[in-house]
Amino acid sequence: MANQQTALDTVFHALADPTRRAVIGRLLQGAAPVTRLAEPFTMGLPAFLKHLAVLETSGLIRSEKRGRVRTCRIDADRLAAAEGWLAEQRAIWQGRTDRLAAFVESQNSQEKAS
Amino acid sequence: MANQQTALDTVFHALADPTRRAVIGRLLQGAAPVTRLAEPFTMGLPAFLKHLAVLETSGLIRSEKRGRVRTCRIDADRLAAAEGWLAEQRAIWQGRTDRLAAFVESQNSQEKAS
DNA sequence: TCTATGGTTCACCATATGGCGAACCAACAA
DNA sequence: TTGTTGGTTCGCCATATGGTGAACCATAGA
Repeated sequence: MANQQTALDTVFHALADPTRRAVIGRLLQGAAPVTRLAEPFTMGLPAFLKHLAVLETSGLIRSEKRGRVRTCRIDADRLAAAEGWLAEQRAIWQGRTDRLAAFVESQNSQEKAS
Repeated sequence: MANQQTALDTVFHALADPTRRAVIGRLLQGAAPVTRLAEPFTMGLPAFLKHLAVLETSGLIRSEKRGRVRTCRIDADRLAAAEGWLAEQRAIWQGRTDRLAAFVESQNSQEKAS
């Protein structure tokens, strides 16, 4: 629970970067080794590995090394967790504005009735 | 479009902090002035104002000054945008695993049939 | 007008982040 | 065994982030 918050910290931080979001997008099409993932980007390998590290410590991706090639894949649970938090917040907001809308409507009805 | 990406950057970055998420949670219950928002936290006003600035430049909240009190409120559009991106990604993932599940199932059927 | 309140700005600090190049290790291929 | 390829680690750098205290401004109230 208290840990959940730190998890959201790291997940949202991981998502707050276009490179890392692009990696996620790529991995949604299937697992891939590090150098293939790095191809589209101009930065050097060391910099790219840092991005992967951020993604992995956030739990958004996992990776496994076989021989000399490390293969990365998505772990969608954390993605769902982040989406869940947002959905929850929006639900509260939605409920509020729905009640507000209902209130405004009831006021309108009263006005018409008067 | 190209700007959309920067928007996601700032929104996710804004969400990657427990203080700022707490502020959002508070604001979901209704608009509030700065000092009231700052009450629950131990940090000084200047630090807290920086958090508000991050939230506001991300577009997650808006604020308006009347007299000497600045009132903050939620702007749910950006929240929805972030949720939308996540939902989109998860849909792709879901589609993939659904197809995978279908494939596994079809393999199972074949195995049973053999 | 004086004072307390709500907010703002400024200068400063420690740490985190995101990038680099260079050197290095390990495994597959010739 | 000797390259070559795929990753990794290291030291370094510039900038961003998140916090501080102190001074300051502006308005509401006595």
